[in-house]
Amino acid sequence: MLYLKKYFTEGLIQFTILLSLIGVRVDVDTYLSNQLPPLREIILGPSSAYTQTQFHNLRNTLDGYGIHPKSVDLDHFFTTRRLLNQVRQLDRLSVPSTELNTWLVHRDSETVVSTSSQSSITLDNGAGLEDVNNPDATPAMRGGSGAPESTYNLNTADSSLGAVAPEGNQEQGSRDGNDDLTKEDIDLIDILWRQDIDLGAGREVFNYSNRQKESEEEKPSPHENKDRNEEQESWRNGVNLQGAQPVDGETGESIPEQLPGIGSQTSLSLQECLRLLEATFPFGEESEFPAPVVTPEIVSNEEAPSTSQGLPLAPQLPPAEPQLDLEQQWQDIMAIMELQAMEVNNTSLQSNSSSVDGTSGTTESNPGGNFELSTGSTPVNQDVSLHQASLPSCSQDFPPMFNPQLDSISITPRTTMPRLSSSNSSNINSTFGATNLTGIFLPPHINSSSNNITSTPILPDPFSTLLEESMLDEISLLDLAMEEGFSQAQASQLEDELDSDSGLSLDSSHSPASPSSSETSCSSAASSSSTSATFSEEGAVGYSTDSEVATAETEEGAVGGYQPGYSKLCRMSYQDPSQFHGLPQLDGISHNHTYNLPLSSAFSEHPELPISTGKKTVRDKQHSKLQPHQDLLDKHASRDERRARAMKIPFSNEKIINLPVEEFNELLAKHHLSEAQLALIRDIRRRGKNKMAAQNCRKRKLDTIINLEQGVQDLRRDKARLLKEKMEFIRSLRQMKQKMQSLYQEVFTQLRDEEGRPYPPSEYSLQYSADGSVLIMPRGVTTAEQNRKPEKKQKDKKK
DNA sequence: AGCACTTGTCATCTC
DNA sequence: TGGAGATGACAAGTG
Repeated sequence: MLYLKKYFTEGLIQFTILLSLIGVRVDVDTYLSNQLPPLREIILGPSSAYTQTQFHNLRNTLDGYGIHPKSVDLDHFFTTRRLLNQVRQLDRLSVPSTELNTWLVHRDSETVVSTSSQSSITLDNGAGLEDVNNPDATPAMRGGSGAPESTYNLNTADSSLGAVAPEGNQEQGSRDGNDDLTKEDIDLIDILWRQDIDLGAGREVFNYSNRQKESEEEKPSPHENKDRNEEQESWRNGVNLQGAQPVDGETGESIPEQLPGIGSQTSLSLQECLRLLEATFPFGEESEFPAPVVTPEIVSNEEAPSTSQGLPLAPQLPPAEPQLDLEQQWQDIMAIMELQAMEVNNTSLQSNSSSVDGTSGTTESNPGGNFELSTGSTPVNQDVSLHQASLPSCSQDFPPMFNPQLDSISITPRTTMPRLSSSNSSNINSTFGATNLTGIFLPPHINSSSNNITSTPILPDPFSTLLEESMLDEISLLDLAMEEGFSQAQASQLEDELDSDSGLSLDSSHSPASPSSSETSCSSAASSSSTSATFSEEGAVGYSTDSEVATAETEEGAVGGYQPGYSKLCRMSYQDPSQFHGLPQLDGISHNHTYNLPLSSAFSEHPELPISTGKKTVRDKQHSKLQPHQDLLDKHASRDERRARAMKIPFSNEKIINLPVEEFNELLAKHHLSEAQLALIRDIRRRGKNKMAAQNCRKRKLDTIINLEQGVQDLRRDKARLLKEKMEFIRSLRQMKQKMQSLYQEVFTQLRDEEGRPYPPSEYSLQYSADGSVLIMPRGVTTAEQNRKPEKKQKDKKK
């Protein structure tokens, strides 16, 4: 089922992409949203899948037993589940995976184009990707707000910026919407915005004048490309990490910039944001398909209106490079599908590594084509945006969004950078490095705390805090386990299990004896037939005549005798089920009064076994104690047997001991016995009964101990299982947080103001409201303000 | 010979 | 009250 689901989902997405490439608009979203519940379920999973219960069930299944913890299929199972979860995660963010995928397609096409026409750009992008790992870049990323400023400065001052993808956005935007504006107009708008800001409204318009200037200057030329590359380099170095805030010409204050379309307080879903971005982006001929639908044509768009909010991808597309070769794309898709198929068997890590993020893994696996998301190596692919990376992934691909690093606790800051650089090769990278997801997960105030972040890989404090908590929880759990009786080995085993997902339950060492096994087997062997009835008969037979002493002894021995040599394994096994009904004390323990009853068959088989035929008085007993040598002579005869033999007791000790009182009395009445004989018989009976009682008692004790041990082990096992489940939950939560962060950054990266500039993460953050809408807000803006202005901003956006 | 363990036995208690 | 069972304690047997 999982396979089916996976392939269906991936296939659907890919099919959508194909259709879009052909020029057919396919809006999967609508299908997902309502019309086709089954389809939605297939892709997003049943509603119940959103609940933790699913996970529990899964765990139960794993633990239990649907899939063996060490099953080879386990990895695949988890991988599949992870991918599905990722898809669902997208849904939760209101960012349809399909849209993201579509963007990917654009990227690819762009990549292809870039290869041919604008090699310089691709190189830059590639460099950007490489920078991800560049230690030098890190400091820059972590740089304070200063970085953003530099970024903006570059944008404004350097006309070449237009060549860069983001620049392209600006360029397009300016042409579309701002071409008409004079500098005065823009200044006027700025002033108005400032006023708006003073009133508490977020500012959405920024330095139009500068932007316009840039847009005019921007023209994709090799030379410009060069400049862009240089700029990008500077970004990577952290110069551009944060967009500089526009400075108020009058006061000199920095003015918060906002996306024109997406006001700082605009309320809109991420999906809407993406749509707006795309919609506002006139893609020339392709503009016919403004929606998030797959729009391969975007590639052909050379110029985007200045108003565009930054479809990051579109701007990057080289104008001259119109459309990708459909055949080529088809091949790419096929290659991706192959990869997906392969990925089924891959570990999650592998799948993640295949992501576009700039890791080389995908490239290698996807020789197929330009489609490859990642690739820092090939110039063509270097420009791939996160979206692109994710596209293939719906199947395999979320991984791009959820980098390989997702699994690692530390994650991300780095991840962020690579994505940013790779995605837009533009300001985006620098701008969003340090976006924090906290807005989504955490209250606004938390977000405000992380304003300083630039493009650095550093996780938002709250987020990292949560992660740390998770780690601490795990550690504490292990400690707890150690404290509460887990041996070091067990703890390590637990840890290993957690790491490996093997789901092996801790099987504590087995209790010394498994009562059920040995006992039951023995007890079953010991049938009730061995009880008094049987041997009373034998006894009767054996002692039919007093004269046959020898025979009688043998018989008696066989009948009644306790057999010292009797296997200890089963010595406690003579349980007559009928005899133990219910001892209240312990369910598992029943009284077995036949504890020492020999099997009649056993006796017959071992006639040589000791018999107590001798008749002895109590005095004899005393005497026998004084003379152990005599006992040694009759090794196998018990003292009472010897005494009975010595006293010429006419019946077996077994009879004496095991006959019911009434029968015993009748037996005594039948025979004319001396007082000594009667006394001995009574002593024999007493001791025999006491002996069996003692044996039963000891058995019960042993059983009790065993049961207690078993209970302890069961409890420990349960505890270990629960701990393991908890750790799984923690891990899952951590992964979800990481994914969320990735999505947040991705979305934030996509956002552009009217001039196509990215929002500096240090100044803006996305707030996730209860109604599902996403607001981009200047940091520090109160929640109340958020609620006030979203609609307005949204309107602006949707223009 | 000493030790650990098992088994038998006694005394005592409870039912 | 006595029988039977349960159990602690002790001793003997055994390896």
